[in-house]
Amino acid sequence: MPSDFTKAVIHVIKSIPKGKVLTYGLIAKLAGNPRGARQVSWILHSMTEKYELPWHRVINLKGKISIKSVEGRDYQKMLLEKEGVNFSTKDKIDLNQFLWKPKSSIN
DNA sequence: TAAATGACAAGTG
DNA sequence: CCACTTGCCATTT
Repeated sequence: MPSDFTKAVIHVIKSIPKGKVLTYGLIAKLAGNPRGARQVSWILHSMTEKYELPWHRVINLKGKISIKSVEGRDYQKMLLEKEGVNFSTKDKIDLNQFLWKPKSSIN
């Protein structure tokens, strides 16, 4: 059974607008658990196939794709570029430009 | 119940 | 900027 935190994370991810990205830590914070960045990762692993989440809009704080498999990184990069998210050198995203900052978030 | 796991984050050198 | 270490915590075994 998914915990409240899990459901909150799913809700946050589903609300990410196209062309924007969110970091694991920020998602966790918006979901009510500032320390739950790592939990976001397993949620993607287990829920991505069941719910149609925009998992590709989730990246790490460095602005890079955290997936380990080369195929996965390549696939996510492709999806993001198709949505208008440009990668600078070294497969990094300019967070100052593409990081989604919902106004409703209360820090 | 304890130990291991992980698509992370922040600190250090 | 890059590599390594430590802290975190829900889920799994």
